[in-house]
Amino acid sequence: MDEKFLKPYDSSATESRIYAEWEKSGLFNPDECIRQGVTGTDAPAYSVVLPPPNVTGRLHMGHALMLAVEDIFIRYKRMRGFRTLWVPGTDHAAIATQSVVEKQIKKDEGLNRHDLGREELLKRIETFAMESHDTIVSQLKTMGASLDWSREAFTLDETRSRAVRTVFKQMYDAGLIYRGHRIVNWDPRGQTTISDDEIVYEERAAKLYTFRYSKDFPIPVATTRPETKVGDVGVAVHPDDARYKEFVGKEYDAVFCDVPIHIKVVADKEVDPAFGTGAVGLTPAHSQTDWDIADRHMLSHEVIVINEIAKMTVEGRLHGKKTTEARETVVEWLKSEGLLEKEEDTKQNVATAERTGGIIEPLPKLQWWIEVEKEVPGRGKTLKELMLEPVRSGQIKIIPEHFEKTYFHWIENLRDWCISRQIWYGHRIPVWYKGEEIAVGEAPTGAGWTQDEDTLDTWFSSGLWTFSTLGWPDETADFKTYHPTDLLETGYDILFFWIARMILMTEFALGTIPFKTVYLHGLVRDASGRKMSKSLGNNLDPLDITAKFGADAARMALVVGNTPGTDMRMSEDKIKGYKHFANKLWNIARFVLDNAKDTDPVAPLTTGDAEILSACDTMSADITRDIEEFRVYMAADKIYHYAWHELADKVLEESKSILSGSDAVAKASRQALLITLLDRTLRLLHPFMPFITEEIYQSMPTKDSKFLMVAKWPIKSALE
RNA sequence: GGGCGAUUAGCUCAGUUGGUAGAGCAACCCCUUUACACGGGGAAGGUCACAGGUUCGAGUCCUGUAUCGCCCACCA
Repeated sequence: MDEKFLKPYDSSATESRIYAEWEKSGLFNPDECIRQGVTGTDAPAYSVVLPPPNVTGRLHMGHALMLAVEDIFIRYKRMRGFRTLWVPGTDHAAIATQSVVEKQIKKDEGLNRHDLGREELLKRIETFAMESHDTIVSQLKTMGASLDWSREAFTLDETRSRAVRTVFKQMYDAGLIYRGHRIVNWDPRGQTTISDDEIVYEERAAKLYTFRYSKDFPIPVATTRPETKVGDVGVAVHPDDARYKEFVGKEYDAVFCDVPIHIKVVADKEVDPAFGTGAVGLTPAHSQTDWDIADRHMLSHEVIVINEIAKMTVEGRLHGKKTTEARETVVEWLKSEGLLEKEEDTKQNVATAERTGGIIEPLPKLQWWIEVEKEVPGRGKTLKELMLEPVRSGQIKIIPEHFEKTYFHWIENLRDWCISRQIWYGHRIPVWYKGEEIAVGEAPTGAGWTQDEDTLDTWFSSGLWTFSTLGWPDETADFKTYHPTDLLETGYDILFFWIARMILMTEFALGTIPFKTVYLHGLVRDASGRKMSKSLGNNLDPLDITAKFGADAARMALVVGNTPGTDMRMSEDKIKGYKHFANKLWNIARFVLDNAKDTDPVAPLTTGDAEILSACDTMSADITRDIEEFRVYMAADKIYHYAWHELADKVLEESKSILSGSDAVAKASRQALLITLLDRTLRLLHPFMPFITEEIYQSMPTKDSKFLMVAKWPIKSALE
């Protein structure tokens, strides 16, 4: 018997060695599996693309969970004989990455992006991204992820850039991408627009001021942002509001805090007569709602009073002031003029930028948009409908199912998607201008063309991920074999950001679905249920965890009992429990190999032993069904339970007397049974705990392939 | 304001199409029995949030209530 079994299981010595051996074998690559004869040439394909981690730093426990779940399905399908491909990659994550690097430069050198210039900043970001990439790749390997590294992709590399330009041009030509002057979410801190989904609302205490524009203005108005009132062009009241009926349609001039304004009173049913005074001051340039109301009543959008650095642009005492200071100035002025009627405490949801924390300043700007409610040429449907349909029809299945409702709800409320960003890191908008001329897609030849300064929202390129990773727009063999992909596994928090956009982009560009099943995992929280975050310092680093307990233990702890779509709590204690299990398995192997290694593994079984084997068959079928039906959280628990409480506690224990007894037939039977059960257990457990099972398998007399990784799944039925 | 989810043993959670409640951890008792103390054996612990209903039978299905959590919208 191997000497290695004489010591307790040492994960740290084993795992890195095993991964290197797997990698060296080339068997993560399905082409190599076919070449080496472990997969049939006509085997059906099974493909998953890795949700590309952002190159902003390192992986967290959520990533570890994602890797565990995906690797389970991949390893299972590989053992079932599928032509199995799992494509790795990373995401340039435009805003997120640029803002991390900008912060660092600001801190270290006191410089901002304009001090460095576009070229230098990009160079710095690329260096950072490269380092971050290398860290991430080593973390992916540490977790045991059986990714085909020969196909690694990056959302900003040349192949993916070509896919981006191609889709952009197709959408532009189809009339679905347009350039429009509209209210955008401007982030003054990040100096860019962001999409609606990148906003987080924070509740803050605020004051609600009730005032009049001038002494002879007939209607009092309530606002939380008095400084914007110098940009007002109207006052809206509800059409049925008897108090103000007589003023509707009238126009007034005033000088408000040194700024001449012109106000028209309009009636609009959006206005809630019960809130404040029942009258809303309209600032179309600095509020989405006001812009929409102004639209309906032909009021000007042109009065802009705040600029991109959140300072006042008007003349007079407010000139050049920050909005927060301007607010105080206006309130003082209102008081001194006797125009302030009331000041109340209230609560306000302040829109902030997810990445930078900057307070969003709605501004009208010229931006690129994807129109979601316009018919897609040749399809007879809008992009919205194309996003809804495959989920409605069941072509795409979302697990857990209740997220389908959330998905529908989100899409029904979807507005046009702003895809341009005023940052430098990312895919430059593939549009060139020369006077009145415009070129889209590829750079035009000839002099005098200048490219659009903006870059694309990072989700534009991630939206293409399932097919851009397979070499599209070229008609590659990979694309033909592996698309649509089978499974997309990710956190429910990016259902809208990413899943929805992949469906949109794939339906548009290919007229098909990107994946058949969406498996959504929940958040990994700390032991007391808090979100893990840097600022709380309660992060569990997957590298620390694997070093301490082993990747196998970490994977089990993340998977067992963790139902899809539900947040889980993670503690070192739970992981420790599965480290103990790894050691238990190790000792089971020691006992079995010690007592049965050189015996006949196919010796005839006694009736009792045959029954034990048959119970194992039943369990195998049960676990297989669980995996097929995406209940990996149960499958993992069942194989754990089987190994410990059936195989070890019952079969092994009762074997002791049989093995030391005098009945040679019973002994031979029992030895064969032990070897067989251990062999079955290793195979069933391999997708969950790949390292230790592989290590034990290498010492098994039943070993029938170079690696357990490509050994056969232990059930009788053929490929479905 | 709209939507979704949760409520099961001290804690964390499972419970697949309805068939007399399960695991891990913690706590209690015993055991250093040569696979394993990263272990073994044993005992204890729950009117499955509450109220109705359907059913021969409900943790599971339906209706309502309460509490907690999340998502979306964003009222000036």
